[in-house]
Amino acid sequence: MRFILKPRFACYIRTRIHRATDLAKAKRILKWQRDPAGMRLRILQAAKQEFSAHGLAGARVDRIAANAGANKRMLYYHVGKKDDLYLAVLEGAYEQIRVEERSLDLEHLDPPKAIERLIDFTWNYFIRNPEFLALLNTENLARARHLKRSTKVKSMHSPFVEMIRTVVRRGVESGDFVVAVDPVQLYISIAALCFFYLSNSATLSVIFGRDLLSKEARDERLAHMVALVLAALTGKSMAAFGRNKAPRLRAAAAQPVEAK
Amino acid sequence: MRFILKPRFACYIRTRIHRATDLAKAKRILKWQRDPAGMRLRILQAAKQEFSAHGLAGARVDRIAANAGANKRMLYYHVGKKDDLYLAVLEGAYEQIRVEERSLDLEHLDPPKAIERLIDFTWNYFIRNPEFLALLNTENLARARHLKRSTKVKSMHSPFVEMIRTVVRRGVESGDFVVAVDPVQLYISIAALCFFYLSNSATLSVIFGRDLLSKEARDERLAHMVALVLAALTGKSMAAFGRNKAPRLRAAAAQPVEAK
DNA sequence: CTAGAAATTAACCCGTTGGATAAATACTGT
DNA sequence: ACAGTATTTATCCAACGGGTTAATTTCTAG
Repeated sequence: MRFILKPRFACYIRTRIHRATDLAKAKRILKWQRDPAGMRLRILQAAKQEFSAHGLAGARVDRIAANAGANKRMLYYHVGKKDDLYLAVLEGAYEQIRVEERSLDLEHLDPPKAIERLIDFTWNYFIRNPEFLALLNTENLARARHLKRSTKVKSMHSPFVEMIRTVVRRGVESGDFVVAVDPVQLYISIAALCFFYLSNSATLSVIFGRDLLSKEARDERLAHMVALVLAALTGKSMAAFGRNKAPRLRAAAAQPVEAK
Repeated sequence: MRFILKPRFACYIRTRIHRATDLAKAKRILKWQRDPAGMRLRILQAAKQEFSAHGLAGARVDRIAANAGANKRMLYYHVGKKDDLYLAVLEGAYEQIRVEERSLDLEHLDPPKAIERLIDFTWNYFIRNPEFLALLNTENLARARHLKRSTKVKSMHSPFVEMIRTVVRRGVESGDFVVAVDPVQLYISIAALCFFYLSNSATLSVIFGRDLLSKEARDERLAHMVALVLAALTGKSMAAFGRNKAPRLRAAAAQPVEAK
């Protein structure tokens, strides 16, 4: 007997009968192990990829199965129909970001530093999790039809609004901030500045004729966002928060050479 | 002879033969008018609706035909296959916004007023054209695959970057603005603040448990955005640009009653 | 050891959907 | 009038894709 590992998933073991006498029947006997938990995980991972890459309607159940190294039937067995699968992925995505959000403590940073930290986290979380952005866009295209049915997500409140509220209060008290801005608006604004740039980087890159995801472009963007928000909150000049002058490549960028 | 108007489109006229002798053959003779230009328009309009409502993969060619009051064959005759139709819609959408953008002259407004005007335009354009937001999201989900092939869109530069550049320069010279911010970054930031809020209003409304598209919510948002950007540019306090304190409903909003 | 439950594979079903073909009808210039 | 072309209608179809049914294999409790 010889054991051959299936290329992608070590849990599947093919057993080949050596010198089989009855080729027609026992030409190749496949064996497999049970691993419901692992299977479910791989299915959800593959589904996340698929849905974020193609949207809900564009996603293909067969592709999810294939990428999960599973039989299509497994999706229905472990999770449910396509819509259920999608919702499970969405809920998982929200759960994940909520967990990471909670790990961020802004309480004992001085207010401007706390806001900077918040922007930095949001920015990098989005960069590290592009699927999250895609999923949100897909869900909004569906007018949050699925999210509305999810009591699970509705109960997972972001801790950021309250964090921001206390940070802003402290900032105003300490004199660092000049205005008691609405925490919900600020939260949305910070998310907006990060989200839009990354989520729309593909079309924006075409329009501007340059790569918005290069290291320099990303660094420049982060600096701009931090300066914008902190300047508004503190009443200081944007220039006070790092380099923010128009860099050298601006003039060229406005007239991309290739166009027409 | 009797003329009966087809319910949806007046250009189609049904002619019924009165007292027809041969019922089998001439039971109902349909007549129609030619209107290639109008037909093309209706097709593109219907396609815009369909693609923005369902995305590229979710869009149904048959539905587009039906909503255009056309035979499915007409889509292929006048525009092309599904992908061509989609690209035509996308190009049309960009063309439309570019036209309106050009009609906005910021040249002879004083700089802060010009920026406010810019934000106001962007905000209201997005509100008036939700399909545009949806189309952009769809195209970004496809990583701008179609846009890249469109020389047409690439050649349609937004006049806003240059407008902002001159406005910022004037603002710095006049002393209204305290920083020579990069016009591309500012353009993206303004778009971001407006776009994200509206594009993601469905999921955000669920998360926050209230309607972000109500008149009050929209007004509040616009005021916040203007204050944020102008405060950063002018170095004045956000409070100087209209009411921006946390309104009365904030506390309730953080704890939506229905959750759980 | 063994029976029954849990997990997985294999094969099939059938409505949908993008796209194509062919025929019919309206318009235009001469 | 009429011929030829532009526009529109009416059918058809093959591939796809979500979902299901049934059989097969592994695991576990007793």
